[in-house]
Amino acid sequence: MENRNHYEELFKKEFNKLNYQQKEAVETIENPVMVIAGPGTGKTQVLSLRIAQILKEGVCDAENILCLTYSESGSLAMQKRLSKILGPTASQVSIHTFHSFCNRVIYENPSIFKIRNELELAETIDQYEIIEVLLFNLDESNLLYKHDRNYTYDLKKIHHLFKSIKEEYWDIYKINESINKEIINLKTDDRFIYKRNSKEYKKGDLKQKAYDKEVEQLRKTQSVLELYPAYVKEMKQRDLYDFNDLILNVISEFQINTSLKSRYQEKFQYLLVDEFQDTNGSQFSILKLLTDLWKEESNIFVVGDGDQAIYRFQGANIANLREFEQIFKPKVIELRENYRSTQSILNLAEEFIQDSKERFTGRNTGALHSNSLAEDTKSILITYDTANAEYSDVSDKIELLISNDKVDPVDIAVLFRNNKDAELITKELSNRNIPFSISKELNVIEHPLVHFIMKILEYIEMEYSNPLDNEYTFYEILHAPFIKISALDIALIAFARRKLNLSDPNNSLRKRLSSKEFLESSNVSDVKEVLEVAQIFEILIKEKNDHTVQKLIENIFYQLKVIHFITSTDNSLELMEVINSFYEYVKALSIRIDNMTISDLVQHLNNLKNYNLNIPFVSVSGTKDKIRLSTLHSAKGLEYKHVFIVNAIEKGRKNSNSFKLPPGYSFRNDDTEEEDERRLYYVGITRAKEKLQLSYSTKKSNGKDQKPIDCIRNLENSEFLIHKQGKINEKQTLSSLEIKLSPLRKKYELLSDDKIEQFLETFSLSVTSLEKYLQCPLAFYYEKVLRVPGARSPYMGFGRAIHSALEDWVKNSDSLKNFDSKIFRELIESKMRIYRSHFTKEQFDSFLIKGQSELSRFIQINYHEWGSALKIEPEVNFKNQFYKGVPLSGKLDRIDEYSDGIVVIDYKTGNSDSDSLGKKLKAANDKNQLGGEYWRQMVFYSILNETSKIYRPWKEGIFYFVISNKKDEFVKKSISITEEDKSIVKSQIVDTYAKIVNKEFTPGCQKPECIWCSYLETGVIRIIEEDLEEEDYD
DNA sequence: CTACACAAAGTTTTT
DNA sequence: CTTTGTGTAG
Repeated sequence: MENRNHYEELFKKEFNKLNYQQKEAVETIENPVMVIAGPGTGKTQVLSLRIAQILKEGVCDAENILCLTYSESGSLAMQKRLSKILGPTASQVSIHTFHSFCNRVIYENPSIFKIRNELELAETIDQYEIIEVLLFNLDESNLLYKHDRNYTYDLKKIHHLFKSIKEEYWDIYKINESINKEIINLKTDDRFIYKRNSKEYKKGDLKQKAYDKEVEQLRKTQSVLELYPAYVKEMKQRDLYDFNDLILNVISEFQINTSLKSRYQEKFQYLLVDEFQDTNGSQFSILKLLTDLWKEESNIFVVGDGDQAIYRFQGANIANLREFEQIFKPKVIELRENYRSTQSILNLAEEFIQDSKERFTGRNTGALHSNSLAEDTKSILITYDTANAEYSDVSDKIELLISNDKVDPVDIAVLFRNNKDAELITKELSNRNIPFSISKELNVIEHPLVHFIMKILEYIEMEYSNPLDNEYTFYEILHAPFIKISALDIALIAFARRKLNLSDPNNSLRKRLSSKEFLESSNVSDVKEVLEVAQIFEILIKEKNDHTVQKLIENIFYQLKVIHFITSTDNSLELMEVINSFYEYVKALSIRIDNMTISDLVQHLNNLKNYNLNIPFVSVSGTKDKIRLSTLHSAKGLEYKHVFIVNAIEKGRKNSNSFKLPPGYSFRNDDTEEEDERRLYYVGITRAKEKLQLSYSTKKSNGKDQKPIDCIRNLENSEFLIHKQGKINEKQTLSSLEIKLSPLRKKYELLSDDKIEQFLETFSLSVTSLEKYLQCPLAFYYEKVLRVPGARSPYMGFGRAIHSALEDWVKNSDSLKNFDSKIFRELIESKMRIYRSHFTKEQFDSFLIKGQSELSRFIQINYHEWGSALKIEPEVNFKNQFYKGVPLSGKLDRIDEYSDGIVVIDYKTGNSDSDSLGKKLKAANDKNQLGGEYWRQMVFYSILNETSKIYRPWKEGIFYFVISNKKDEFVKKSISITEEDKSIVKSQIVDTYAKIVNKEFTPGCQKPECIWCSYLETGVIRIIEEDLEEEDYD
């Protein structure tokens, strides 16, 4: 009883604090009510007090009240607030998200919803995997078919389309029909009709090319739609459901099963809905179904604010607010008293939103009225040159707030549009030792520590099934920060191996690392450490099958002293959280996958990576004493004294991630982006209680200009915003350089001069080494000087097999007289078998088919022409050539001799459709002083021919693309070479060789995509494919 | 107006 | 890799 009185007192006290409109909302418990609640107007308080009021009046019990929220966090916040006011009774009130409510309905009625087995929530990765299998099984004639089986890009688009089909309740057969109609309609569409005469065409003619392209796009969509039924079937087969299924299933059951619906209608007599503006169509349908018994007399209470509708992209619609008004004729109450922000902030927010065309604000407009007692200062907009300057300056300001103004870090938030913006800020904050908490999904899978653990797992698995054949992975692993072999020792090992026959298993990295003699003769400084590491890996591989995956990971942690390493670093807490996130993810996964093996895990993790999905970062240290980093979206509902909104720039508005749909169908939020953006920043601004700073930078990282978001540009003359120009001082530039040095990076040291001189003794410049050095000197150092093992790719295996097959075929003198397709096909197959390890099974099959059919056609088209050559010589090796003292070498695919000179032929096995082809073939000019790489290759060959004088003079250089392009042509490019071309490349040769002799390898090219340059920055090494051409080292 | 070459971009979030 | 926007020449 005492307790009860306590809560009654509490209610009275809280109720008395409310303003007139709030009280009205709390007290109106019968019939539909719609509360328009702007930001900071106390809606959660109103919702909870209203529930208390319903119970106080005794019209029903706590279990007859259903409170629906949009998000889990909203539901949690609601629960907390309610317990405060109601005490234990609060737990009897049903507080659900729409999804958990539907889940409850399904599980309360297993027989009705025909739940066979325990259903499991489909993660995005499950859906991707299902779609990928469907794509793998495609017929060669399907428009979506790709012979390299790389469907990464299509996967996303297909997933997006399938999701929309469910969200929008689309009928795939109807879409299909619309496409058929559209294809006919397009023939008379203005867009595809010539509007005037020209040489080639007449006014009124069909633009065939453009039309065909459009039709192909629509047909592709049809091919995707064809996969949909199989997708749905496979989801059922695996007992998987997705979030849309939850709601859709309940809707369709409520529609046909009146008695089921009635049971819930009777149970829940009082409905309350929070964040109503964020409900989507199907969620609203649930509400309509639950209330269709009483309609305008329903006790339904919704709280929403059209200006804060930011989930449009996933189906939420402001129209729901209007429709609610029409259907339920509710009493509308507007809350316009704001208890959070200063008036300046509210005025600014209003300026942001006032130009919105589509607003639902109820009767009143204008800024909310502030009740804040805080000092009212104007908000600031700062423009910086670069994002680095911006984040650095914002971090400085935060540091000052905490140290000088003694602001509690939890009162500070940095808000941004995209999660990836967070990464740069976290680096700046880490540098200043400012602790932060982040909303979620810092990409743990890309974190260096996780990367290395994944690589180790992958290596153990591969080495177990395919021993001594996974060099490059092992080489990468040695660079892990927790492995105490110095970077110099690794380089010495690589250098000592470069002259060995690497295809001999006895020379494999794994074997050599266990050999004391080898290590000592390589001048390795810490032989003992290397032997120890090698020994640990031997045991891990040997015992692979003796442990569960979890135990194996623990063993890796323990044996390689990962935890010990982490605790020795400055940011050990963050690193522990990263490792813990990974470990927790694996644990959860092992529950989902029965008897999970390492190969299951490795495959799963690689899929995550390939699909660009994340392992969520789980923080265990809480948010205490930390500033908050959050996306604008997830900042909703929260408030901070100091808010920094950064990187407020206009986004590139490309959506290449959707298939073309016929008229009448469109992906959500296609045409309302500007409005959505406005509301999003409105939400951001209204998070601030006292001080707000907006900022953006005018230049992208690549130096190109960028503009701020639209609504900022409209605020040029706002009286509520002070414009400032951010300056870069020297300290800031310095710190933006510092962030590039990760603590996880091993100390970097170049090989000693005598080693490099040793390298130069046998080095001769080939076109690939020249190219490599010009691309990136650091890459040259690693790939050519150290010769680190390269990764394999199917493209490389295919290229080598094809080159080798063509060589053999040309060698046979009968070949050119008579083309025997059967023998040729067999030749290709036998060559591909040699490079078997470059392919997965599926890849091997489709590359083989592709290679056989394309090459046969290629040869049939060309071999007559080749017949007129006096002599054809494949695989010509130029050795011991010199130009101005530079040793040159080269391996040419083929030289055809004619009476008037030689034709040098180079086969290309890659795609000739590529955009960059033209650039690669282009000679050097003022704009591009280097010139294209294919151009340089041919010029280099002509220089070799000139210095060697073995063959007749140069006549022509030809690139043959042996795979047909989209237009089904085999592209053939002839390069004409001038004396000027030769002199340019000659000077490139001399310059480059001089730089190599001078040991100029650092700093590399500094391009962000360069693996070696980024290795120096981050300590993570990710080896990609080897060069196509293998060089001689004898 | 049309064709072609070239560069840029690939969300945001929740369940 | 694919789509889309921009720039340029005809």
